[in-house]
Amino acid sequence: MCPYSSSSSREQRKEFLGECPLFSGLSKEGVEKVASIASSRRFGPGELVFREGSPAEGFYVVMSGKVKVYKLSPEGKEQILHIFSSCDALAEAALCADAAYPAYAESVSDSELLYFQRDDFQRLVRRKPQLGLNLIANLCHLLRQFVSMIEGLSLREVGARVAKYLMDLAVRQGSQGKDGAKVRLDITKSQLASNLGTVSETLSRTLRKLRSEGVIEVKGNLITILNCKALRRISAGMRL
Amino acid sequence: MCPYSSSSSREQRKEFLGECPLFSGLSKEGVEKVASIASSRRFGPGELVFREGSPAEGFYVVMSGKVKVYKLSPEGKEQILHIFSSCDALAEAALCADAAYPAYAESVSDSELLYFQRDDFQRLVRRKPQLGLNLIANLCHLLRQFVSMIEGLSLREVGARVAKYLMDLAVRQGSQGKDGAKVRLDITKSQLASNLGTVSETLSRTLRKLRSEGVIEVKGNLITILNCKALRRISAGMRL
DNA sequence: CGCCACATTGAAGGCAGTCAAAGGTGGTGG
DNA sequence: CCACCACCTTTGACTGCCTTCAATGTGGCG
Repeated sequence: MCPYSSSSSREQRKEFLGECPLFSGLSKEGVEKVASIASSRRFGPGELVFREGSPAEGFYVVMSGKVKVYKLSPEGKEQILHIFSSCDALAEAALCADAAYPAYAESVSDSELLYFQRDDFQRLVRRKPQLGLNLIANLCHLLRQFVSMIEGLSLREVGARVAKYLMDLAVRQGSQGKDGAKVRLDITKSQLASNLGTVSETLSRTLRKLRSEGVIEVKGNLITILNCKALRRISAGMRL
Repeated sequence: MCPYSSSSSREQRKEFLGECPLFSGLSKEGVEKVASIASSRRFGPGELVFREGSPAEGFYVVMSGKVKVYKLSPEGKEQILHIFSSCDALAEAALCADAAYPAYAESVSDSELLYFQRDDFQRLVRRKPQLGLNLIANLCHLLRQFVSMIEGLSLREVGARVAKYLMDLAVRQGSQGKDGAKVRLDITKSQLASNLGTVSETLSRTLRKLRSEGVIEVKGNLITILNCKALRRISAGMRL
C-alpha cells in the first residue's frame, strides 16, 4: 500500500476486499467472485478519475490514497462533496439508470482504485444479496453525510461548520472529549475550506478567531482543542 | 386515494406496490411478500411522522399525500431536504446500522404511508435481491438530488436556484422547452423558499425581479415561463 | 537561493437575512 | 352574504456575514 508501488497483486486485492466493510459477511467464494469482476486503476496526484457529465458505467472502491469528488461553479469555485479514502466506495451514482457522473473526481495523492462495472456488479448482487445490503448501508451513510452538509451550508455559519468539522475529526482520530486533544488536518486548508463551502481566506480568519478565544491552538496542520465544551457550543450555533 | 378516505385495503396495497418503481421486476409472489411485511399508517396535515434523533427502525413508502423531510436550525429556521410524494421511499437512513433519523418528517397533507421494519425488509432482500437493486437505484437518485442541492446552496445565488427549480418543475410537469409553458407550484412559496435554502421574503423579491425582466409571469401559484432561454442562462449562473 | 503553492491579513462591497408592517386569500361561522 | 380570522405573501429599510481583490508571509524543494 505504500506510495509509488506498482499495482497490487491479485492476492493483495483479495486480502483487501476481505477487510473492507462493503464486502463483509461474504463467503470466501463470494470475495473471490468480487475480486474476479474488479479491475485495478492507479492515479497520480491531481489526476482526474472522471469528469462531470461523462458516462457512468461503474463505480470505484479506494484501495489506497485519497480521491476528492467536487462540483465547480461557472466562475470556477470548487465545492468538495466528499473526500474518499481507503475502503470507501465512490460514484455509486453509476448504479442508477441514467448514467452520467454528477460531479468531478480527482485523485489528491497516489491512489489505487478498484473499478466495478455496473452490469457485472448487479449480476453479482443477484447471486449475493448480502452485497446489496452492504452497499445500501454504505449509501445511507453517504446520504447522512450529505444531509449534514446541507444543514451546515443552509443553517450554520462558517464558525459552526469549522467547529463541527474539528469535533468530528477528533472523534475519527480517536481523541474526542478531552481538552488538549490534538487533531491533524489530513488535507490542505484550502481543500478544507472548499469542503466546508467557503474560501481559504474566511477559514483562516475563522481559525484565528477560535484561537483568539482560546478554544483551539493552531500550528500548521496540527490543531489542539483547548476547550471542548466551547467548541461544542459553537458547533451547535452559539455565536463566536 | 382521495383524501379523507379510510385506510387502504390489502388488495389496494398490493395493486399500489405493483405499480411502484421500487417494487418493479418482482414476481406476483414477491409483491405478495412485500405486502405481507408492510403496515399502513395515516397522517393528517401538519402531523409529525418522526422527529430528528428518534430511533430509526424502519422506512416508509408514500402511497398518497406529501411528506416533507427537513432540518431545523437552533434559531428555528427550517431547511426542507426533500418533499416526498406518491411512490417515493423516505427515511431509508433507517437501513443503516446506527439507527437514528437524521431529520424531521412531517405530513403536509392527508397521507397514507407504508411502513417497513428494517429487519423484515432486509430478510426479504436476501430472498429477493432485485428489491435490493431497486432500492440502490432509488438511493442513488436521492443522492443526486442532494448533490444538486449542495451545489445550489454553495455555488449558486438564489436567483439561479429559483430558475433551476422552475425549469425542473416544467420538465416534471411535461411542459419543458417552449416559451409560454405554464407550471403550477404544488407547494406554498414559503415551503419552496425553505426548500431552496432561503426565506419567503427573498423568494418573493427574486420572483418579482424575474417578472420585471420579462422572464416569467406570476399569478398566485401559477407561473408562466415567458423566456425559456433566459431562464436557462440565469439557472446556469448568469446574473439577474 | 529562489521558486511556487499554500496561507494569512487588510480593506471594501454585495447578497441575502432579519425585523416590521401592510396586503392578500381562503375558510369558517354568524 | 358578510365579517372575521388565520395563514401566506409582499414590500421596505437596515444590518451583517462572507466573498472578492490585493498584498504580504511562509514553508518545502529543486
